[in-house]
Amino acid sequence: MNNTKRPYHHGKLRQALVDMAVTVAEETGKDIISVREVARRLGVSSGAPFRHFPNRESLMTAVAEEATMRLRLRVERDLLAAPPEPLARLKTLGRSFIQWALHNPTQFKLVSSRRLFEFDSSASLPVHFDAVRQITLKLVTQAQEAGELPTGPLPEFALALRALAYGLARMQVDGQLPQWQVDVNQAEATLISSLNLIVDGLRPVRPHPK
Amino acid sequence: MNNTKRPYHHGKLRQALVDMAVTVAEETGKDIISVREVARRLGVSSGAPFRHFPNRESLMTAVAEEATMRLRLRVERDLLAAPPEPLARLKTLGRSFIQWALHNPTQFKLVSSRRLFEFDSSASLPVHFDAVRQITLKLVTQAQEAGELPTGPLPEFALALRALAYGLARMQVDGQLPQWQVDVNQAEATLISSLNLIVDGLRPVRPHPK
DNA sequence: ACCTGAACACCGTTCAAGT
DNA sequence: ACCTGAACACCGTTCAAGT
Repeated sequence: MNNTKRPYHHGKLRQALVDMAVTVAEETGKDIISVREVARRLGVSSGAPFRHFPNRESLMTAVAEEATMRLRLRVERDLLAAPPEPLARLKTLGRSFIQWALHNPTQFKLVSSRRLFEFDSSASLPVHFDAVRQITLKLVTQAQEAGELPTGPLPEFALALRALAYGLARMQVDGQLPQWQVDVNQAEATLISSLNLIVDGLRPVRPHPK
Repeated sequence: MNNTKRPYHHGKLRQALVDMAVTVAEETGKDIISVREVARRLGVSSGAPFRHFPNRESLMTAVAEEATMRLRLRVERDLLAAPPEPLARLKTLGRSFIQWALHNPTQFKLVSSRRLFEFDSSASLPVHFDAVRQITLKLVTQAQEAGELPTGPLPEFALALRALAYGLARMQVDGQLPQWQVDVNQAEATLISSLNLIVDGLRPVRPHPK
């Protein structure tokens, strides 16, 4: 409850801008936020944000960096509690990805569509993105070696499984699921069971030894 | 070559607006177009478009309607030339979907993200969308009955396969494939082989009779 | 019937001036 | 060092006036 008059210097404006941008985005459901509105809500002038970010794109880059890092942390944390079998871990990965997307829909749209920032301009974005990708590659390889998945070229297989999780999550955040007759209250469960249906349907030509 | 002075009445402004909106969108790669720029390019005043569309959203709805219809026609046309086996037809469907997306990336982003129009406000959008969905449902059912796919609840299975094609296409149009080490010149082939890898890896528990 | 163009309330961004 | 606030060049949208 700070009801003293706002000081001339905000003090932590940079981080406050990033946080408020996330708040506004998730509130409105639009990944394209107005810099002026963010400034207004923080009680600073319309020019203040440009002391910390050269333009809106660079503010959105900062938002995307934090969001991508949180997704990575979520995935890594969930894997700590996952069973040891590679295929089960792969399903955990997919579930974490989908759950994060559904609980942070606007941030998910922002980071995945990449419309509002330059992915390669960031030092951390590619790092966090690749961390999740490397986990995917490793688990697919292990599942193939364990005979839990068909053989097949690693990059394409991992890409396809990621695309499956990505596509399911995006259909929800894009609002397509009602047209697929998915009950809006069971979207998350339906998406995860759809994912598992595919992963469990993938079988090596020779059943792996029990 | 009409170099006479532009008449006061454009004559076919409505359709010209829709066509120019598509042109501007695919040229700039941004699905959010400026109504003023569309008007400018057509040599009409900034207010003219609002004689034909109450707002930008309704112009984008018209663009999305045409794009969705073209996708539907593309899919239906390709299936006419496809082999009779349900699974082969399902792969054809996925290939058509991906190819259309990659050749019309901005229209694909527009219709799939649904950010710029109200899907349910259109009479034709749901019709064309559902036509493609019904084809998917039919082919999955037939493939399951033919023993070419594992059994499993129809809606989730069809949803997952659509999500797979959607996710692959979107990863490309969102610019994510470079991070998956996909050669930009072979993106289409890589996506289609990724799709087929999954579809061919799906096997019923008991191999279907030859 | 259809289009013009000024007007309004917004943006993102710049920059001299303030603290 | 950091913030203000007027200014500029844009938007989407409205509407009286023109053809």
